Amino acid sequence: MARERPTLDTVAAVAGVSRMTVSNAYNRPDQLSSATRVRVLEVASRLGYSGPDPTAASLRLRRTGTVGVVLTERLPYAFTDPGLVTILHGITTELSDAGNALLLVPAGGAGSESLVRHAMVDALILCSLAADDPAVAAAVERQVPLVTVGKPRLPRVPAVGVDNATAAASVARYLLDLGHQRFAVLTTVTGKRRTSSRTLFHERVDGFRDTLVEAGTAPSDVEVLTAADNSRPSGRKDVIELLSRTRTRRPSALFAVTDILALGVLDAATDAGLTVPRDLSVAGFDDIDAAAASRPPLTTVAHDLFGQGRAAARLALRQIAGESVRAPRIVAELMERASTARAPRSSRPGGAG
Amino acid sequence: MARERPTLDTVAAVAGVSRMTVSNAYNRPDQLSSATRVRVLEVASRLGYSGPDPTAASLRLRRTGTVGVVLTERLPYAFTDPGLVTILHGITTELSDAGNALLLVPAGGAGSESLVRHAMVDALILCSLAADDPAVAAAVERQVPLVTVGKPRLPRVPAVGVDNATAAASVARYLLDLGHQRFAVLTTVTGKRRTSSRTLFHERVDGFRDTLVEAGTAPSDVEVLTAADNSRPSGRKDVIELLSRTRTRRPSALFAVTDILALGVLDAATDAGLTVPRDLSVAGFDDIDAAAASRPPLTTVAHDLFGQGRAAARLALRQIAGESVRAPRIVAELMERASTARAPRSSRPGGAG
DNA sequence: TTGATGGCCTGGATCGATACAGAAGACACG
DNA sequence: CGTGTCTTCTGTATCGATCCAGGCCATCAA
Repeated sequence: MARERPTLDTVAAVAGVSRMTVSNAYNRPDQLSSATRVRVLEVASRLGYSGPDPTAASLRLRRTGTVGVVLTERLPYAFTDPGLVTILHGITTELSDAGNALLLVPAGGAGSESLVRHAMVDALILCSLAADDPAVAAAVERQVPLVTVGKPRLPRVPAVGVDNATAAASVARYLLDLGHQRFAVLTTVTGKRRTSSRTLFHERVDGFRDTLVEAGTAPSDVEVLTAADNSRPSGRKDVIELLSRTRTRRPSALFAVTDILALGVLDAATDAGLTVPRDLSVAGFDDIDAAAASRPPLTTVAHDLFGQGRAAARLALRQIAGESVRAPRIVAELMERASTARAPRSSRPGGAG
Repeated sequence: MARERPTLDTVAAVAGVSRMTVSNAYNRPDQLSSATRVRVLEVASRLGYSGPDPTAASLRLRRTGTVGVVLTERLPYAFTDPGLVTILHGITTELSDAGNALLLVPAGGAGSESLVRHAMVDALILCSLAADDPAVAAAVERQVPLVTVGKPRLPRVPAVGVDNATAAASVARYLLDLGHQRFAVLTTVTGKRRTSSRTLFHERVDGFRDTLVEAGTAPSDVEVLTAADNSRPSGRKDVIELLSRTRTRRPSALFAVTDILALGVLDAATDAGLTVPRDLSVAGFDDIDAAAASRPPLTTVAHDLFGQGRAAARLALRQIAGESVRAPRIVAELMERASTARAPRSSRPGGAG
């Protein structure tokens, strides 16, 4: 004799009070006598009533207490990127402090668009999405408060992120100052489906290359390599050929668009019997935790991913609260570590330093 | 002249059809003529209607398409633990394939209990929670399908996880076989609030120690160290004293209850000028990515965290679908790498191997 | 005794959608 | 021409809560 799920009404009827009184017993203890409250809760537990239904409450209240995060590509890949994990960490910290929960919404998958449309959220944070990702359009149509992190830039939507081109340019200038003359850039394809849209990786590559070329480097002295994906093994595999060349035929400095790739390069250098930075200077981007711990510690661009996550979440919460917001400036800083050094003399004209 | 938010009704009235037809235009295109559908959608977009409200739909349908994950302590810490991130990765992969979203629910914080109670989810996955965490009670009371990962074990709730004691015992036997006689175990406090409850870390420590003692090791030859938290710097800091002793006065093998801590020990060994494994054998637990990449590569216990995440999610989805489930057996496997070696002869009686 | 105050509780309206049964019209068939 | 089937669309009931205006009763000052 399985009775059906109890509701506020069921409990109210049995306890001999109104539905509203039961609701108050849970949500506003000060609105009823404690005697009544105790009795109501006792009846509720006897009936197996587990408290007001969150979905129904949300419908009535018109808020969910949840912020959605839409992530690049299929959601699973998010967790293989320590940079994204750090951003999530920041978002979570801020939301958690405000008593909000975090809904992870996959983008780029089969029903990604529909998931964005059906997500029960008060706001959406778009993380590193291609401008033409259908999930972006779906998010905009939802008419909920939006924030973007990294990409894309949307009109009237606050964006959190560094100026990738400028930051990459600073890496280029730094390597030039160290006397390097031949360079490689290691990037990665940015998604299986569309490569047309310009991503932050493109900005990094271009910012780096343009600066070098403007400073007089021959375009042919800036080799661009593309790894299969943004992972350490891919980074390792993709530079094997480069590192197997004789010293005079290979670049003396390499810039990888992510630390993950840069770490793969360090692995490859070890494999090839090269010493970093003596034989090759390596610089990365993001300053993930592993960058400072690698051997040698990785020179990279730090841009406070955690802080960007926090900022994005704060912008979302402010918009939910109806406040007007303005995106904060995020500062990128070159972290000079031991994976970069002056270029070997032989490759510099003039010899004397 | 801001007209209020349009609803199905608004659109229906303007388009001259019934509310249900508008709903069908979005959710069941085969239920109406395409001419009507086009007209309805056109009116909707003109009115700025952004599609059916997900919360209202969920209430009516009685399902949210969302699975909640309740994490140890304050949610933010979850992202500092690569093991947990890997589990999340697995959960996400499975959910994403099934078109479900993932709601992260913080436990252990101020309103954690209330967040669990208010989460709009079809099922909850409890990850490594203390049995007496109020979030656990709240989850049980919710009467939604539950799955636990690691801890706690609850009656009638499928649990995914390894047998920590047995796995730790295998580490102990392995080190005994290598001829070690003096040991250290590095563990960590498991939460700021309650230390009374028995966690998986306790199981690992006890499984390790009990095996050694049963094999004839004197209890005084198994030192237990407790790090401030589960982080690499803490692991490093906490063994400084140990490693600064003379060879005859320090253990020759150390077992850390997590890889993170073990990596910290490797750092400390480097600081102290010791060579691993010549001067000290180090073993960890979890087999996180960084374990294979460390110098030297870390001997550890692999237990397919990704797979456990997937399994947990699958169990949740099956329960939502009304199927009966049984928890799978998870196999833990000792990964022998280069951070462990035979004990130095001087510390073994009898000399000959 | 009267009117004001405040604590406790009630009932109807509402949030925005979907399910389901069935009506209306078009068309084919015997 | 009646009947049956198919497609397309409608209307009512329902999901489970919360808001809001107001009712009842006891206490208290005048």
